[in-house]
Amino acid sequence: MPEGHTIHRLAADHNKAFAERPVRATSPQGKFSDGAALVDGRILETAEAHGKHLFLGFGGGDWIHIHLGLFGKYTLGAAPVPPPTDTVRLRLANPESYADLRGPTACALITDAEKQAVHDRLGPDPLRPGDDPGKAWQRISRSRTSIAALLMDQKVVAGVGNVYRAEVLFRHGIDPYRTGRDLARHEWDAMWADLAALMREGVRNNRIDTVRPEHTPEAMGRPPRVDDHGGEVYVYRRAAMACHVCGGEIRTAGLAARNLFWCPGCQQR
DNA sequence: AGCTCATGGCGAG
DNA sequence: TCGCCCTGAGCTG
Repeated sequence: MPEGHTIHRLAADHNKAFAERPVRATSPQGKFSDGAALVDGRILETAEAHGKHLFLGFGGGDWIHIHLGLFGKYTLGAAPVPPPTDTVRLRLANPESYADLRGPTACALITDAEKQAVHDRLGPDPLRPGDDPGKAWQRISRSRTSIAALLMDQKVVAGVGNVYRAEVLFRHGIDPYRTGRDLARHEWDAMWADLAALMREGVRNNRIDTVRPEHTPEAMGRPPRVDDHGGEVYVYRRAAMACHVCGGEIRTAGLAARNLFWCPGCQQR
């Protein structure tokens, strides 16, 4: 289940395992048979990520555009390739490695122009070197929408999902319901820098950890804990539990069809 | 076996 | 704002 760090990691893993060599492409599920046939046996030139979008480039203006959505999942492994199950939308394989894609929202063959259109409708990505936080600030600073909703809007910032949004707001002591126009430029710049650092670590470890060393259970003299999604976090999915920092109760509420989590004690207006 | 929920996003009203 | 698409895990019976 993917936020931007997952996709950047997948791009790096694809480059390592498949780039610059011919690759076999199939669609055991059958829903991408035509696309797979078009690239089967060709050289995968490069894999690239922007936000939660993955692009596999085969030259000649042919790209496979992949978006995992909420349920999409990749299984990467070393040969031998296991027998495919009937939900594998796309399987890439060479003599050493394989990659199985299941449940994506999008898996389609697109042109250079279509790829560019995707980039054009996405905001800057903290994981793309050179991307400009000022572009996001232009929208944020003019918006009456809550910063919690803005952070999830991929046209504003690309790659942030429900975990990073909750965690970065906590780490900066920002009430999720503050509007974009109520935010100060320095607050946004600090959040952007923090997102870049957190997400880079996410790419490295393939999981989301956001708890500062001084707030770990050991440092706080509390029993060790395990968060149920594979990383150590402050507020995400910790509704009604005690805040690691102030001990207050973590709250949750629906916001734009997603669950928002925050600590009212630590995140003041 | 069937329900609910999940780190997304789209299009119809 | 709602319904819908995609899959699988973790419950409940």
